[in-house]
Amino acid sequence: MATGRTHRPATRSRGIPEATVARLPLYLRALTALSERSVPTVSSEELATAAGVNSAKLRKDFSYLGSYGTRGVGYDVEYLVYQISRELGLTQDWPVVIVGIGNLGAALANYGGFASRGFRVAALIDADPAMAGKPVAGIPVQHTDELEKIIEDNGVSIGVIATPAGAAQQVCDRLVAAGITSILNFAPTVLSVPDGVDVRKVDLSIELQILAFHEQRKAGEESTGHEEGAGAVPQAPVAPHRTTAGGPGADSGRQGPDGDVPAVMPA
Amino acid sequence: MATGRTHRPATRSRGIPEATVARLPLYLRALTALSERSVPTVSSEELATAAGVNSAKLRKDFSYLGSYGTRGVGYDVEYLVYQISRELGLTQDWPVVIVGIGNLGAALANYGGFASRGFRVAALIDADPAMAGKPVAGIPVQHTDELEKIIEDNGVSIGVIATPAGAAQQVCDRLVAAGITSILNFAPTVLSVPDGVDVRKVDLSIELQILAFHEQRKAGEESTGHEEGAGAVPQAPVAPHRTTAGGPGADSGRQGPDGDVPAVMPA
DNA sequence: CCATGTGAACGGTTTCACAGCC
DNA sequence: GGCTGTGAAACCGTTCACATGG
Repeated sequence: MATGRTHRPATRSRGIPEATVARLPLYLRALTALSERSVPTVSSEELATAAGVNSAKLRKDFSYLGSYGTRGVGYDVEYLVYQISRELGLTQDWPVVIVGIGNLGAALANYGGFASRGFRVAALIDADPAMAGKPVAGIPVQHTDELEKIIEDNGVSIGVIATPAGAAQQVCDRLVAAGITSILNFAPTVLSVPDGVDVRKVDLSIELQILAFHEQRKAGEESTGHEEGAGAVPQAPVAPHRTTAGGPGADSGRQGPDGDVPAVMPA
Repeated sequence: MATGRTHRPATRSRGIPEATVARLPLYLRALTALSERSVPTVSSEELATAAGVNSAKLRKDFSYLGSYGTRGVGYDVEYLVYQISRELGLTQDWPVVIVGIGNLGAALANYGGFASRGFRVAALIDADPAMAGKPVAGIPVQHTDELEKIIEDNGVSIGVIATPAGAAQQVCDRLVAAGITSILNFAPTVLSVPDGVDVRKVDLSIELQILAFHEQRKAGEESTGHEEGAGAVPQAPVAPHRTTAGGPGADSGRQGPDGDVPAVMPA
C-alpha cells in the first residue's frame, strides 16, 4: 500500500536547505540595496541586520553556497549578488502568466518587482470575454481560450493564479496540462497537482488569522487591559530588528487544561 | 549586544506550537467547506486530505487543542469549526485598517476573505489627498492625517501596510504609536518595531524567486536523466495533493523581512 | 586581530507506530 | 474493526562557540 511514501524530501538534490533557499531572496534584496549605494563589502553582521536575520544564520546559509567571503573582511557585495542570483536562477528570464485579472491580478500585473528580478509578465489571462483586449499594466488581457497556446508559444513554466477559489483548480489543471511546472496560488484553495509540479500559496486571510491568534493572546495576557498599547515605544533608530518578540511566548494563562467552553453543537 | 530579549518562559502546558497555529486557518477553511455541505463528521484522513496535509500531522495539531474527536468515528465538523475559531480568536470582531490604497490596497479592500473570517475593514488610509473621500470597496478613503484618530476611535489593533517601500517604516511607526500591535506588511522592507508588536510579511517576489530556484533545478536535472520523472504523473484524478513542496511551512510570513510587493501608489 | 566558516549542541517539527477508546 | 490521541524516534533548522585563515 504505497503509503504515498514516494515523496522525496523536496530538498532532494543534496544541496541547499529549503529554509536557506527561502532566505536567499531576502539577502539578495539587501545586497542589491547596498550595491546601489556602491558599498563594496559587508560583514555578515551588517548584512544580517539589513536582511532582518541574525549573523550566525546568514553565515550558515552562505556556507551552503560556498566560501564566498573573506575572513577578517566580509563579503564582496557585487560578487554575492551575482552568486545568489545565479543560485536562484535569476540570471535567466522567466516568462510568467497571470490568470485572473481582477483587483489582485491587476495589482500583480502592475507590480514592478517582477521585472526587476528576472520575471517577465508574458501574458494576462481572464475568463471574462469583456476583459479581452483591454490593456492592464500595458498588456492586453487575453481570453482563457488562448491559455494553452500562450503557454506553449512563450515557453512559460511559471503561472500565477489570481482567480476566485472556485475556478482555481480548473485553471491549475489547464496550466499543468499545458506544461506549467511552477504555480503561485493566490486563491484560497488547496490545489491538487501531479508530482513534479511546485505550488506555493499566498493566502491573505491566513496571515491575518495568525495575527489574530497572537493578538488575542496579548489581550488575554494584559490582565483586563483596557487602553492597551497606549505607550508604544516610538522607535526612531533601526533598533535590533527583533520584529516579533521571540515568537509567541506561550504564556500558560489562557484556557483551562481540559475541555471547557460552551459546547456549541451542530443544530 | 542588547540581549535584552523579552524571552518568555517558553512553551508551557497550553502553548500551541507556531507551526500548528499556522495550519489552523487551513483546517478551518476545509471544515467550513464541509460545514456548508452539511457534512456532520470527518476523519483525520479526510480532513487532512482536504487541507493538504497528512493525517498524522493533523491529529498531532488537534491534540494541542484538546481531545475534540471521537475514537473510531472522527471529528464533529461544527464543533471543530467552533473550537478552532475560538482558538484563533475569530469569534470576536477584528477591526483592521489598510494603509496605502494603490492597486494592492484596493484589492485587499475588496477581498471577501476578510469579512468572512471575523475581520472588518474599519478604514482605508492613503497619503494622496486626491484619494480622500473616494470610495473603494464601498469605503471612503481617508487621509493619512486621520490615522491616529481612526485607530483610537475604532479600537483597531491590526494594521495592513500596502504602501510603497519608502513609506512603510514611517507608516509603521505611526501605526505602532497609535496603538497597533499587529501588522501585516506588504511593502518590501524590513520593519523595525518595538517588542510586543507582531509583524508578518507577505512577499510576492520572494515566492516567485523560490519557485524559480526549483524550476531551474528541474530543468538542469532533466538533462542528466529522466529517472526523476520531472514530468507530470499521468494522473487525471485528484492525485495526492502535496500542495506546497517546501512551501511556506510554519512561517511563511513571520517577521521575515524582505519582500517586493506591488506597492502601487501615487508615485 | 578580525570576521568567516563549521562541527556540535540544541530545540522545534514531523513522522512513526501503537495504545486507548468507541 | 476503525480512528483518535500520543509517546518516541527521526528529521530539520537554529544557535553556539571556536578553529581557521586572510
